Amino acid sequence: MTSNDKARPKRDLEAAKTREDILAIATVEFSEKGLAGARIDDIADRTSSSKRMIYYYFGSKDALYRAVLERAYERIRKQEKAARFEDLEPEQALRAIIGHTFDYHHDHPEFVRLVMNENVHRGEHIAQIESMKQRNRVVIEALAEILRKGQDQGLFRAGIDPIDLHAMISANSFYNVSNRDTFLHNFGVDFAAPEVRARRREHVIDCVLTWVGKR
Amino acid sequence: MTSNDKARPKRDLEAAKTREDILAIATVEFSEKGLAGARIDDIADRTSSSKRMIYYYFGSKDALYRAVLERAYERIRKQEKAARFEDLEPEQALRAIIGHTFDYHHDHPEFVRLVMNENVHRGEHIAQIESMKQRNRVVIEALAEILRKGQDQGLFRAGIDPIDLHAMISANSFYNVSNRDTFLHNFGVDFAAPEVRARRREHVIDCVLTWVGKR
Amino acid sequence: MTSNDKARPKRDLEAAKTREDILAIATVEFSEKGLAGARIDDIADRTSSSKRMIYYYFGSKDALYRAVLERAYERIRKQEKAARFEDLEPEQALRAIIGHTFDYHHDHPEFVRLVMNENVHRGEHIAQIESMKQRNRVVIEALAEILRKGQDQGLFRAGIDPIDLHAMISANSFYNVSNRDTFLHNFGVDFAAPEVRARRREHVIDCVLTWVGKR
Amino acid sequence: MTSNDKARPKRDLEAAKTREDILAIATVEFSEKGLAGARIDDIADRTSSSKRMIYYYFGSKDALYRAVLERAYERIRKQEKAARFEDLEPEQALRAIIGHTFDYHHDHPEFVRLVMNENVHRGEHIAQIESMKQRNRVVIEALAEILRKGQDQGLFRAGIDPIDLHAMISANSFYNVSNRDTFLHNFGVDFAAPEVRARRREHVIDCVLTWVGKR
DNA sequence: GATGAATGAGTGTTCATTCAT
DNA sequence: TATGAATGAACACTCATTCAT
Repeated sequence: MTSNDKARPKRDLEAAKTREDILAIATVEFSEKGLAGARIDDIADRTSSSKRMIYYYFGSKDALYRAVLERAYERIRKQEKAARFEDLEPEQALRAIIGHTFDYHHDHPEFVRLVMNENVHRGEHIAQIESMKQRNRVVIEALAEILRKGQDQGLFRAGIDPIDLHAMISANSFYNVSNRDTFLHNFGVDFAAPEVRARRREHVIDCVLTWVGKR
Repeated sequence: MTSNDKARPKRDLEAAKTREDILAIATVEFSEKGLAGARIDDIADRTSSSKRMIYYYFGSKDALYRAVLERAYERIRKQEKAARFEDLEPEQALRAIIGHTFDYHHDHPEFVRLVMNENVHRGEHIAQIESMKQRNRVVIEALAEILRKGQDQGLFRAGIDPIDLHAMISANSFYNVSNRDTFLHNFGVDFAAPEVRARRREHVIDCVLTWVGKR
Repeated sequence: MTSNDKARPKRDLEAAKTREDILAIATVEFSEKGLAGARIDDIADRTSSSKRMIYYYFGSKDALYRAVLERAYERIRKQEKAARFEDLEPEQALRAIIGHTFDYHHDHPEFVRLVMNENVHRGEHIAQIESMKQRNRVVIEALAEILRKGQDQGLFRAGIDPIDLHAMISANSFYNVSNRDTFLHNFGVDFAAPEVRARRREHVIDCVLTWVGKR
Repeated sequence: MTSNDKARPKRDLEAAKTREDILAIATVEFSEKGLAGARIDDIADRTSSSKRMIYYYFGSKDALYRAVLERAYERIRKQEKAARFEDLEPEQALRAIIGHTFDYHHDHPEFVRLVMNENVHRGEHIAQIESMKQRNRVVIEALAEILRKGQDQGLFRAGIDPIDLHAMISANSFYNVSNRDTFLHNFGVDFAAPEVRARRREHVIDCVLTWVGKR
């Protein structure tokens, strides 16, 4: 009867926008400073809304952090879904997956940094996020499928565990972002520099493929 | 000559012990909680001396953290020096270096976690530590020497940059410790479990050697 | 229009009261103990609000001190404005100004003490307060006007700089408050005692007027 | 018999030198920063001896401050004694005393600043110094003698209290040093600038003499 | 749904002073 | 006499969180 009836959906939309705004800014803060180093006040200041809203929507600093973490993982899953590796030939598929993983890490340092921070905190917050499990299964199953095909075609050697393969790919993708600053300082090489990045990308694809291949 | 001359060293020794005690405990705290998350009070409480002594010896939280970081890098250098890889044949030497690097990371998670934290802080503290430069040069030179020998003997392929090789080894050693908790949660595999660790160790050595080898 | 519109001013008023309460108490503390000697905790305890609020409104000890200093100068300016010396005949005006200055210092020892402290700190905080400049100009212009009139009427001698005159008046007003304690101890005379104060007041007016007068 | 017998006086001398060294540096610190603002560590660092020696010789920060204060007053007394104003004719004597007082303050800002600080602390430390009383009596008696002579000669008017006269002289000498920084900031005039200082000196002598004189 | 004011427990740091040698 | 190490109480300042409106 009142104007509220029409306003409600608009309000919900605004609410979603407010939430998203907070999440985006909090992602930057948490990935830059870590959970302990980030400041609720700073997040609120950068937000178009207020500190009170953060508590209204998320309840606490830790809960906000968890929401940020969950959103970051959701995004990576979306991207993985979009790329249809299964349709490719085994070697091309594997090559594509490695390249994609490598690139995703490079393009989303905030994700890498959130995961780093999560490990600093012994994974206590990731453990509270349910949505993760399915995503992980999907990733491993895709690798398993490719490995099976490749082995059937006599391209890959037998006995490779898909989780081991994922570890291999992930390790070599993660490090370039996670250890960028110390590596730069220690060896004067910047993983983010285009030519370094391109070379490292090749090396990683090359290395993993060789390892998977028949000898 | 006077009694002071004998007494002094004893004092110095105790002082050094106090310093070392603080450093050891601070190492645990900082590697567990990060720079922002660690509490000077907590460190002081676990110490046999007091909070005041921390400031007496180190001046500030940041300076203490830097001392901890420096000490951690010093330790890794000492271990590297102790193992004489240069005397081995190229392939054995490389195999040994990879294995040693892999093991060192596993056995010194506090080192890995400190480096992680350092990257969270964009390497701003490591940049202030002078002693690091020489160590890094030594590491790279050792790899270069091995590569040269191996190439001369026709075992390794040409055109491998020692820094690239180090990145390869380091990435695969670091990840198992740095991402242990998230990997465990995501895939149910614990890199610290003896059998997982042993398998992963083999994979890494195998992978890097294959990559370096002639095809 | 909504209830908020009426409520807001009430909140603002309370906030202004909190601010003013803090300033009043801080004025006492700083003037009693100086900047270095004053304790934020002590100020907070005497306040009806808390230590946290001091930082909420003022940001730091130094900033609070500056706010106190500014308020003290603002008050003296208001009083000077209230008294309309310009309407009096030159001699009466000068007599009134000297008397007023003398009295103001006596009645506001906290102002004198703040200025003392500011000189201990080489005027570094007063230098940061903009509002002071105008006030000082007004004071000097008033004296200049009186001097001009007095000289025109053949009452005052020529060649008197208004700033010099102000120094003369100020010095003789300031000392009785600033050096009250040491003078009392050294000579057993208390400038704050009514009869001493009255005699000193006469002396100062007499001295300055004689000095300004034609000989 | 031992070398101690000869060494003792040498030691005492060194001890006196150490004491004096500490006092000189503490004078600077206390007059620059005030009692609360001065740091024992800073004094010790600037000293050629150590912090322990400060406590050995003076016992506490407050006691050191008192020693500094006492030494400062002792010095002014010595200077006053050296100048023999009594031998001059009344007007010349008074003129000399005013000039000397004015100059002494200018040349010994550390003395002025210590007295300022003492007033900040309500004169609680000066009250504990015995040696002061005699000095003050001497000052007042000298003025009384000059006033008497001048009145006898019909130069000065009757009924002037020597303590009032001292207040007049002191106020006008003290202010130029004590309020130098705020006056400079407020009016852009630096009392320490040679020409300003010279003019102010004349004004003060002139003003006091006029006030004392017969009308 | 939204805002500025308010809070208590903590957080890094400093101080004058004393102890062991 | 002399020195570096040690101390506890205090100190300025910050943080996540909640309340009144």
